[in-house]
Amino acid sequence: MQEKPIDARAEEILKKVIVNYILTGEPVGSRTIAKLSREGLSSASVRNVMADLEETGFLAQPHTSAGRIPTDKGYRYYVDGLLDPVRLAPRDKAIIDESLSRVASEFGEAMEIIPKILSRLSSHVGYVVTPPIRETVLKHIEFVRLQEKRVLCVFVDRSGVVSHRMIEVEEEYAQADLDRAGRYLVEEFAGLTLGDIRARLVALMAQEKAAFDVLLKSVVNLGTRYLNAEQDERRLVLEGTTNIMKHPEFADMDTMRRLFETFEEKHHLVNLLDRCLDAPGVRVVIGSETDDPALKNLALVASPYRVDQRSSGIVGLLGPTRMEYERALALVDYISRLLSSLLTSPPH
Amino acid sequence: MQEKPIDARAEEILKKVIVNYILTGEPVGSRTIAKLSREGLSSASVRNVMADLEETGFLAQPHTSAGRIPTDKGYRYYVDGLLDPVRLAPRDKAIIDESLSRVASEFGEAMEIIPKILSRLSSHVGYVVTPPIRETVLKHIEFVRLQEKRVLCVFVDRSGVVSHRMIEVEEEYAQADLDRAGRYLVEEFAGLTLGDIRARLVALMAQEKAAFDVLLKSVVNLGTRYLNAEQDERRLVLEGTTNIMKHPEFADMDTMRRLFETFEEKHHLVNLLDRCLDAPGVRVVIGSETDDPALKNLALVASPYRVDQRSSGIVGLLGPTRMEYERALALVDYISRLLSSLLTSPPH
DNA sequence: TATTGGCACTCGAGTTCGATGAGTGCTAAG
DNA sequence: CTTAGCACTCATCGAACTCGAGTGCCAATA
Repeated sequence: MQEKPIDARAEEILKKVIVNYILTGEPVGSRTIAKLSREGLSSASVRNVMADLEETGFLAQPHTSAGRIPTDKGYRYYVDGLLDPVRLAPRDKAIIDESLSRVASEFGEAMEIIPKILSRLSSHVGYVVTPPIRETVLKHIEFVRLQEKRVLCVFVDRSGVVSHRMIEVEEEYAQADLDRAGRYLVEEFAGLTLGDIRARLVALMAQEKAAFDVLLKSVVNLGTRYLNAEQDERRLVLEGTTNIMKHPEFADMDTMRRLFETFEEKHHLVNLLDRCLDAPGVRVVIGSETDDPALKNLALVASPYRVDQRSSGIVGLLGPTRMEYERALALVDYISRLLSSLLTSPPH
Repeated sequence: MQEKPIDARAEEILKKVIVNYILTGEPVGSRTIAKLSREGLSSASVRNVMADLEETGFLAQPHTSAGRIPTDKGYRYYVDGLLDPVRLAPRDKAIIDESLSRVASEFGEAMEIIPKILSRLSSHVGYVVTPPIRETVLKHIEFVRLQEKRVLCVFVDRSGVVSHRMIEVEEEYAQADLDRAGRYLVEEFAGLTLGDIRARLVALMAQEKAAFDVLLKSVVNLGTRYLNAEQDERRLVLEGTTNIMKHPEFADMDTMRRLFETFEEKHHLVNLLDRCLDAPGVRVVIGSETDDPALKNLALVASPYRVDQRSSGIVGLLGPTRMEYERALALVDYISRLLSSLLTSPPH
């Protein structure tokens, strides 16, 4: 239905316009392109093509007598087919390697430092989404009696990440019982993911034996209570949000405010990323393709990363649609691969 | 040296100017004040007084033919003596009581929710600084062996706050030894603050006995290692930062960026607050009185709060100098008292 | 048929100019 | 000491104008 839109020449011109616009931030006119064109096209010819590109929705004019700027559709076409793949500068690679090697064995620190690196090297917003709780691997678990019916459960992941949750129980436990329950869980289940453990506990609960063994009963009780809560919980770490303010296209304070408000709604952003990123590999999402108006004029570059073969977290960048995609893609790609390999053949 | 600055009339006029400016955001002229003055002063007289106030530095003119606006010195004088103390609206009080009672027993949650309440009720930025680690009271401690020479130490506070730290040890410990060390520490020291515990461990270390008892030795070793690190660490929780963007006086994106950058430098802000708040009671700090240029046109309203009689954390607001100080003070005062009483006769 | 030179046209950005009006400082009279 | 009066200042606003980059269209050309 959409008329066959683009021949080779149009494509080249579209690309030139976009590259130029990304570079300068100014609308680009036909003369500029004509001069750049190596096959010596006249500006009039370029104008004709540009008019077509405007009609098909790849370019737009801010006003009648200005040059053209890319539309979001134009950016989409560009990132989908017109990019010159670029390799990461050795300098950047060195910085990344160096920073990551220093915290390699500490998952928690890696999650702190990665968005920082991304933000620094790109001058945009860097982010990481941690894997869901479900996939963390039990190293140690501990129940602490705080009040009569309130028990604090502390969980330690294989890589040293600590999480905890208050659970309300209906019968009172002595601390000694809680200790025993914790020890039992560690002995029985250390090395399994929380998802697996949950499944086993459910199975145990079904067994008759559980009805009689007091220890087992409390183990099952406490364990399922801990595990029933948000198994999908994931943390989003954002860094370098203030970089956005450097770009003149976001000078409007009201838009900016709304943007920063969505930055604070982390779970919303996580869902968004999740929805956009089912397949492996780096992807670009143009802000207008989401349903969140606050992301107008913004683009996401994101890639899932793997922990133990399983795809589980996301790492990426957020910047204005007018960003150097090649560089951003190279950066995110490299980091996600590095992260996956760090987490998959772990030194733990 | 500074000429006796202000008689009763000047004071009244200063106050009227400030109140009016806070209300409208517009420079206020002599006519406006003359009309408000109940003793029927003419605008010319008011002008004379205003000229004096400008000379003494309490007021300023944005340009020759505009009204006057308060200087920071003017605000200082105002908050120090001219405020009509105002009591918190019962509505607000109800909201606070309700929100806090729902999380009363959970210190961690209280620290999350308090800046939110402050921010919501004031439309400014709300914050809390948590008490330093040193003052938390031991409930439970646990060492988990992660790698040969890396031990994770998990600490649970009396009120259920969990903190943890990786420690590097030079000899290898078996998990069983670590368990014993943890149990020993809990039995011996539960109920004491970390500061006290540290002192006791130092004392133990000095005793000969420690040299021979293997358990004691590792306890002392691990315990001091954990405790030696940042005893003064405190967390700053900020909420509602985007509210700042609503005020027209911060329309400049560059200033805003710098401000948000200082928001991210939390430890810097903590130090700042600390320096300004030695005495108990609510205090107002005008931004220009600090040495941080990013706080220009901003004011802090802050109060320390007490945990177990000891003054230890800070709670407050951050907003434009042009804020309703009476309301802000009432709000912060009430919350800090409430918080102190919640934390001082604890239900734990 | 595709390309191109030429030309009229559009429109934003920047500048100047004058009117408006709020608000001042000063002075002289009460 | 107060105040009426008056000249003065200056930001803001809008109208009128210029400038120039860039366009769309058309007729001539290869």
